[in-house]
Amino acid sequence: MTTTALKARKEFGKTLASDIAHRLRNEIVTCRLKPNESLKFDALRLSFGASFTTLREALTSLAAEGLVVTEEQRGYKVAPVTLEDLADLTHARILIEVDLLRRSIEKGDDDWEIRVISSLHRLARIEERAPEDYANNAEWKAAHRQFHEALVSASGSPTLLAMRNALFDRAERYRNLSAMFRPRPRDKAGEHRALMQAAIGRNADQACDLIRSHIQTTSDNVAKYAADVIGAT
Amino acid sequence: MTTTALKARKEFGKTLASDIAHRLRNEIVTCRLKPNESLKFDALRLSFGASFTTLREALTSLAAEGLVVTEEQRGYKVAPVTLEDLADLTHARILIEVDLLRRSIEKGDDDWEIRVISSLHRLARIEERAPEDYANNAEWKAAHRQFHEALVSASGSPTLLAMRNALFDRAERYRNLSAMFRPRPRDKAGEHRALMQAAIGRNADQACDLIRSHIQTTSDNVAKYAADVIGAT
DNA sequence: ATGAGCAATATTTTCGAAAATACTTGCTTC
DNA sequence: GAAGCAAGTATTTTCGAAAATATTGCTCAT
Repeated sequence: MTTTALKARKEFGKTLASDIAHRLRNEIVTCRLKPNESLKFDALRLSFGASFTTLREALTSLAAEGLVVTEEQRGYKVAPVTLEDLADLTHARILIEVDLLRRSIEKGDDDWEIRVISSLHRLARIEERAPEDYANNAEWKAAHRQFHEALVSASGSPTLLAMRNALFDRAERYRNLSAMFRPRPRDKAGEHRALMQAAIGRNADQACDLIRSHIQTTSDNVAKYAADVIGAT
Repeated sequence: MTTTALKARKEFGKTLASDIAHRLRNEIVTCRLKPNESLKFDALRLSFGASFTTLREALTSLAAEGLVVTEEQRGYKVAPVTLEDLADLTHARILIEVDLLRRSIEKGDDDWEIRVISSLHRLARIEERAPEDYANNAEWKAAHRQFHEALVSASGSPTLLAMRNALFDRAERYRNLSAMFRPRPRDKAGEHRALMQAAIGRNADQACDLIRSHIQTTSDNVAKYAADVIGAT
């Protein structure tokens, strides 16, 4: 990243602070900002071109999401990655995602079915086009996120959905971390298709089992391939 | 609240912003700041004696907890109360709290048992001393919170515990709201005792049933007594 | 050498002014 | 009289300087 100060301009959110939070979140999830790295205001001000207080506001939201931690009076740092945290996170994700999926399958209407089918279709197309390294592909990541989001989108639980989204980001950071050290990504296309079919077929128990093992297996793989770089404690 | 500007000084947290967040949270949960009330910076600055940016940081955390909502460029307001929100909240609380309780019962050690027993004891003492209106008593509320916190304190899931705490605050606001209109509080002493006994007796299924219906019944009562003041949409 | 105390430096935290944006009021036109 | 516009006011959002706090590096006594 260049060291010349930039004059930040909004691209995404309506306020600069939310925009910065969005960009910072991305830097952290993709591990361009490394776990445990300390987030000094002078440096951030240079990279993001915003003032102390605006950055502070952005960091406050990220701390609430769990991507950043703060020791009061001693600044902020990127949240550490540990096997304990990964296990904690995985447990929480399964609990919440299974509940959301079950209720989505119960309540989902035609539009929901269409969202599920079309987001899977898009995902499959991207995988066809770049069968080698799609897991490092930002487009694939966005489509992957959208497919999983579509599955739970009819649950009608804003509170749990917001929590799910924060957890998804935290998990994606671990996925990206393990992708750096993994010889070749597991093929998830079959799992995604089965998940879609169970959901659309309103086979709730089966779909919940699938999502549970989908999340758990991903987590296990991360633990396996990234164990070296992930702090044990 | 007096209209003379105060020079804020820290009482609680290490930074002023976290201190203000703490005080604001309390004002909102106790409904001294009413649902939907718009939170103007000039007014807040007067009451809390902090500057724009410090207040903004505090509001950002409260927004993440769901006690405050923001429409970008149009400021902050106290989160509305609705029957939908109450139902959403209750569902999320049951899902998370049941999971935490079950795992607490599985893992809890001697210290956990002591925390559960002693916090219930304190609660019972307070109820004895003020059998009439203990539900409006700040001391009782703190003890009540601590008892429920003790129950789940051995679960070892920081992520879900943090979520649980935020949900507890949101729920307490609804409880306080209904307490204003309710002739007489339901007697929860028996439920609390049964909960303690099931937990200490390591009877996980029974304890989970009890906590589930404890939360659900409380929510139903709130809906019943506060329906008038709670927006239907 | 080692650690305590203190000065110098680095960093975070807080402030109030200035810029940007939204809202209101009163006027004009149809 | 209603709709649209414009100027003025209210409010939020952003900034960089100043205050508070933490960290580092040095001196000196043991």
